[in-house]
Amino acid sequence: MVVPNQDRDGVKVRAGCCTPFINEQLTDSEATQLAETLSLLAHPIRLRLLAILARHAGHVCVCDLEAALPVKQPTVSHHLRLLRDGGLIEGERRGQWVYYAIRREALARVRTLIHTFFDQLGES
Amino acid sequence: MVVPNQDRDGVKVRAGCCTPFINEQLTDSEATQLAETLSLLAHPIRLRLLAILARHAGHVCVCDLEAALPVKQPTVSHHLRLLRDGGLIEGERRGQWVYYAIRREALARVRTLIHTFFDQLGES
DNA sequence: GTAATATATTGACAAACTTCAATATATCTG
DNA sequence: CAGATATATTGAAGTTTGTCAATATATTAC
Repeated sequence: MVVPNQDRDGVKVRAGCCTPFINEQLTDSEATQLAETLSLLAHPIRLRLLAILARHAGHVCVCDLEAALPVKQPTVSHHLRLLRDGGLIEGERRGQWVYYAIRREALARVRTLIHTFFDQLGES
Repeated sequence: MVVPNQDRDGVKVRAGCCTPFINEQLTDSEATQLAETLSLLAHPIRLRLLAILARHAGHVCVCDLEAALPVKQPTVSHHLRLLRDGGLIEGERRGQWVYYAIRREALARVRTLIHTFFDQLGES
């Protein structure tokens, strides 16, 4: 791969190290979108919220989530909001309580997105 | 699911909203480890680095990575270091240049980790 | 040795994230 | 209505992250 330096059109051309062209298969916007999705997942409290909501297929109230996690109520609400804004869960008020549930279609889309990324990595 | 308040052993028991017990299937340390792994992936530049390195199965020098990405050289080095510290890539100096390569076994482990998490979510 | 090139590290700065006390809002009960 | 409970929001403080100019280190060429 190492070749001597040379001029082209009177301009010194960097040479020696290199793969001449890098055609990316992952565009800027694709990378940004995937990174945002991964960032939404990349917090232990949010992962545990998803795990709890997925297990309790029905709906779980915030007070139970708070009881199951080592953070205070405003922090639970904060992470629930991020997950809701990201479309991964939905919340519904019933009387005093707000019940959250996982959105399995959205989760499936995320899974596919990540799966596809790894598949692209695989085909070297 | 809604039941009236009641005393148990003389202590007022919260009642009404709730799933009485939440047995988590995702422990604190599991969630933390998965979150750390996802955080390592959760940046567009790092995703693109992985994509480039995966495609160019051999080794790619930093100068090419820098040329392919919209950040300066120290920033590329910074992200390469994170990926290397996380075990996802490896670097090797050859003369002036340092060539990086993807570590496919490590990538496969990450993939399995994430896959397993989604599987656990699935079995409601 | 000096000069040039490639990469890594340092340090500074800004932006984003996390947490929580305090407070606001909504609902129920009486 | 007032009082109690559940959840959301605000605002402040600390922490982490991302970027890059400047600098350091390593290698090559002369």
